[in-house]
Amino acid sequence: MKKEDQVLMGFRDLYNKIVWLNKNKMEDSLKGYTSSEVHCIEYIEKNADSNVTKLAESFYMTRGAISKLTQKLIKKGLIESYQKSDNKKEIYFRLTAQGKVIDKIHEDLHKEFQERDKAVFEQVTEEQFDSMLSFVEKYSRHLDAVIKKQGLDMKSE
Amino acid sequence: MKKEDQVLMGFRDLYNKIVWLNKNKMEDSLKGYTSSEVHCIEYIEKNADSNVTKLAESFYMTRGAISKLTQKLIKKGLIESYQKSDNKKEIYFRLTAQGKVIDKIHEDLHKEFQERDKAVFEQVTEEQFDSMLSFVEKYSRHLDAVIKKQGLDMKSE
DNA sequence: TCGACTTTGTTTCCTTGTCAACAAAATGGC
DNA sequence: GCCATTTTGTTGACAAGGAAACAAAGTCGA
Repeated sequence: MKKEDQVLMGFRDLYNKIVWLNKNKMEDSLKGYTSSEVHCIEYIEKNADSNVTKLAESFYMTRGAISKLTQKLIKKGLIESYQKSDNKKEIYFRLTAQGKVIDKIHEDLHKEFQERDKAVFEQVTEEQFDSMLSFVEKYSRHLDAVIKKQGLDMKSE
Repeated sequence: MKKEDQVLMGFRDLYNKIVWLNKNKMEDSLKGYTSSEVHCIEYIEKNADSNVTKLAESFYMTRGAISKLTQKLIKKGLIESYQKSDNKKEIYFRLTAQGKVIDKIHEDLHKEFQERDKAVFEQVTEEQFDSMLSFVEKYSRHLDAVIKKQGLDMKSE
C-alpha cells in the first residue's frame, strides 16, 4: 500500500477512535446533552454572531439539521437568538447563562482529554508539529480549491 | 492556542472536508448506493470471513446498524452470506459478482481521488510521511490502551 | 456434562440528520 | 425603483444509526 494511503487510512481510524472515545466520555459526564449539542454550544461561544448557515458550513451539515438542533437548544434554555436592526432575515445565537455552564464543563472535559493524551504529544518535536500543520493547511487549501471549482461545475450542469 | 489543539482541529476539519467531498462525488458516480454501503462492500472484499461484529468494530458502529446494512446489501444482491460447518452462530459475508462490479467502480473512484490530491502529496518528503505515520500509530496505540482500560473500568461500575 | 456466562446477530423503538419544497428577506442588474 | 435571483431559515417526509431487549449458539469452569 502506498504511504499516502497509509497516512489517510491511519488518520481515518485515529479520528474515528478519538470521536468515539470522547463522545462516550462526554455523554457520560454531560448527561442529558448530546455531543452535537455541546459542539454547537462551543461554536456559538467561540464565534460571535453565529447563525444557522455558518454553523452548517462549519460542521458540514445541512441547514435543516442545524435549524432543528438550535431550536432544541433554545427550548432547553442553553442558547438564545437575536437579530440586528438592519437585517430582518438573519438570526444569530448566543449562549445563555446556563449554556455557559455547559460550555465550561465541556472545556474542562477537553482539558481532561489533553491530559489523557499528554504522553503522546510530549514525544512530538516542534519540527514534527510544524510539518504536520503545514501538511494539514496545504491539503485543506487544496480541497477548498476543489470544492470551489466543483461549485462552479455544478452550476453549469 | 496550543499546537496540539491546532493539529487536532486541523485534522478534524480536514477529515470532515475529505469525507464530505468524497461522499458527494461517490454518491454522484455510484447512484443508488450510499457511501456506507460502498464502504461496507470495500471492507468485505478486503477482509476474508468478515461478519457483523467485525464490521461494527471496524466502523465504530453498532452491530444493529451493520445488521440492517448487510441485510440491505443482500436484498440488493451485492453480497451473500455463508457459514462454516463447525459454527452455527457466526455468519460471514462475501461479494457477489454484482458486488465486485461496484467495488471495482469504487476502486477507480479512489484512484481518481488520489489523482485529484496528487499535487499535495508530491510535496511531502519521505521523512514527513514517516513522521506522520509514527505519530498516528503511537496515538492510536495509546487510545487502544485507554479504551481497554475503560472497558475494564466499566465492568467494575 | 451441566449450568452460568458470553458472544453473535436480529428486532423494535426512538433520535438524528438529509432532502426537497417553501416563505420571507436581501441583493443586484436594468 | 422594480423585478428576477439569491440567501436564509423552517418544515415534513423519509432514511440511517443507536440503545436496549432478545433468542440462539458457543464457551468454560466445576
